[in-house]
Amino acid sequence: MGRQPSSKPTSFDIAYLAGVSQPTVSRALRGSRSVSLATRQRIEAIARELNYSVDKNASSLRSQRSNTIALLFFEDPTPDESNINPFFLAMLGSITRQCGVRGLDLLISFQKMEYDWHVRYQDSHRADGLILLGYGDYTLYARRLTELVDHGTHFVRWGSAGEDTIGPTVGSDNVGAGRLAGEHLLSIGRRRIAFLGQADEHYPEFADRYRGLCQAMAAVGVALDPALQVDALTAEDAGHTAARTLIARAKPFDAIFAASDLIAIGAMRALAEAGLSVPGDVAIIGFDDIPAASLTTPPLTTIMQDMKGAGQLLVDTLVAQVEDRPLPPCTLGTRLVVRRSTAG
Amino acid sequence: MGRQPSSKPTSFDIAYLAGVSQPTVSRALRGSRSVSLATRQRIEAIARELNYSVDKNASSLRSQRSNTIALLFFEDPTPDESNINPFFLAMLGSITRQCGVRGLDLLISFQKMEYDWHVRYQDSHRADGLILLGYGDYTLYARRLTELVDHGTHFVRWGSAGEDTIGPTVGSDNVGAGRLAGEHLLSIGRRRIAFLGQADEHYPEFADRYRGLCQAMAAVGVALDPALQVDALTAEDAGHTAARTLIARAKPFDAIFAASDLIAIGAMRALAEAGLSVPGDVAIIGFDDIPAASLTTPPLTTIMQDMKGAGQLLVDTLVAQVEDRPLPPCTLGTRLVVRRSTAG
DNA sequence: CGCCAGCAGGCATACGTATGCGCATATTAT
DNA sequence: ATAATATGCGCATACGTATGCCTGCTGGCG
Repeated sequence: MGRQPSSKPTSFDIAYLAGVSQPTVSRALRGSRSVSLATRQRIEAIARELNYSVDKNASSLRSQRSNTIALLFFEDPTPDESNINPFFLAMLGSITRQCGVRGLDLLISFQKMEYDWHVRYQDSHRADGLILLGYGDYTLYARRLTELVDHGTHFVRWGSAGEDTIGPTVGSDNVGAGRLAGEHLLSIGRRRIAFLGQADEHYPEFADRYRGLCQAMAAVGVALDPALQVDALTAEDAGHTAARTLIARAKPFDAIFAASDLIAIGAMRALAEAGLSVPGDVAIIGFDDIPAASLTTPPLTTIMQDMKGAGQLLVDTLVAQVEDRPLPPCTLGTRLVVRRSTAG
Repeated sequence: MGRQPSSKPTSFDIAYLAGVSQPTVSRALRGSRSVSLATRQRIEAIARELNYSVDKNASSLRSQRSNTIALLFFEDPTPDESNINPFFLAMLGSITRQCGVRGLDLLISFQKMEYDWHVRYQDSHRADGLILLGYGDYTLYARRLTELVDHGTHFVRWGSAGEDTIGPTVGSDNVGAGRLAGEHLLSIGRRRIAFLGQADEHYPEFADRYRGLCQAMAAVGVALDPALQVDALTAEDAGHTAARTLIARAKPFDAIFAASDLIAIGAMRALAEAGLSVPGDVAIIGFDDIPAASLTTPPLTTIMQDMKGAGQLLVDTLVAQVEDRPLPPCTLGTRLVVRRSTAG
């Protein structure tokens, strides 16, 4: 009925109509116990009728809390922003979900690791905290993390949750997952197992997966030949190159554990080019269970991480930290998904 | 010199140190012409040294501009938030990129179509405008869009950019793309072309692709058999089901144009199960060029949309609208990507 | 020598909400 | 009946920035 759409209603408007003061409106809408039920309901009704909604900026300014978190992706090797790591995208789904559950807004941004995240997001009060997602050289990364900690920035990162990590970290049990992969390959009779992926301490997640593989092999008295490990960052091309290198070394192998599905997919391409059959000549197992894993020929056996749990844990851990009651670090389980690339 | 890290510096602190007033600091940092170069540089130096950053909430509150846009995904059929449409994810990359270029923050959220977007994002001043992304029944969608327009909400949507669309719309030239697909199939000698995807007006994008296909066929004097069109929403299962239906109809066909890659992938599975070879018995072409398209067996020919242009155009159009200088509607070109699923 | 223009910056205030504190009124204990 | 407690709400103010308006000063020009 001809309300002016020109200016949004404020809490003062509600207050006037309800015959109370503005602070009372604020309290009522936030559910304060010091407003009587009758008054609150009256205020809520009026607010609903006027289509009132709290001004986020004013609210955040006054309360010094934005109820927003920033999700920062960064990738070291890929300057091509169109090709986002599919694994992180699965994470995105899980994180948005949990933010929805907790009524948080989610800012997202793709960043170079060099950028000053904290300034842009936390100091400016855009967000209450940061979720950091990305692989990358850990030594460089670690410097940044230390800066963040020193700066008092609230953040959680996804990564290898070892003892010595910098800042709160949530991650899968990569060692256990590596063991899982190794045991599976051993169980189908493979003994000469190759590992494609960085195995040095600059990339702790991959290194942990490698360590798990070694453990599994050691448990049955098989040693892993260092010549069967080839570095590869997480990209299809890297996997392709690494597999070619592996083949060129002419050391016999009958299985590959790839540190990520993308690496595995690239490796399968190289194997096909070399005339090697999967799983006949070489069984192969990946990591992440990205959507494409079930589409390869043959479909790729892989390790699935607990995506749903990951988003939940990341968000919960961050919120806990913002509220100054830090949560103990926590590790997520993984699951083996058997497909035809390791059949028989 | 023992600054208190306990409280963030404000523009007043800067002002004091620079021997000017707070408003001058504000003007200087925003690059106002009415501050002398010398003063500005002095202020900038101090700000940098104190690690000052403008409080986003205060700034937005005062200026009534958040420099933030909200990206809203919604999907009708999929309640499973882990399986996001890969096409939209490519869009996400492109949009974040353009936001970065323009210095905008990006809020993202997955929503049910029923939800009251405008209230949550624009009325509360969380964002200056909305980008809407998602397929879905257009009749339901249209009601929502009309509400948004009536409400004066700033938004752009990705969709079929026809004459009669509600609100600013950015989209690919779907009719042209459909023609492209049709011409390609015709050029390799196929005449009995099936279409998998909704062809009715509830799903304008798919309908346009279908229309383009019809045009291409008509141009060479071939009629499309309505029995060769099967409804399918954009999901792999839907494609699988649709292809089975198609096969069950026992009408001969030698090519399939799938309205999306996901549909195409599902259809290929059904073809394989039915013992039909690709491209021997049936050539198949998809739409979107999602990453998985190059991994299928055989790799999938498809139509690539101009992702980079899409993000750019969406963001620019939205910003223009927020600044009250609406841009004319615009359509993006598409490109055929030939792979083996339509070889020979 | 006086007048006007233009530059640089200060003053006051607005943006809309949240919250510490104080003050009535209603309720219970003594 | 009075003092002590609780309940419900108003007052004042703070959060930190941006901007309209006004002022003082410098310089050029007639």
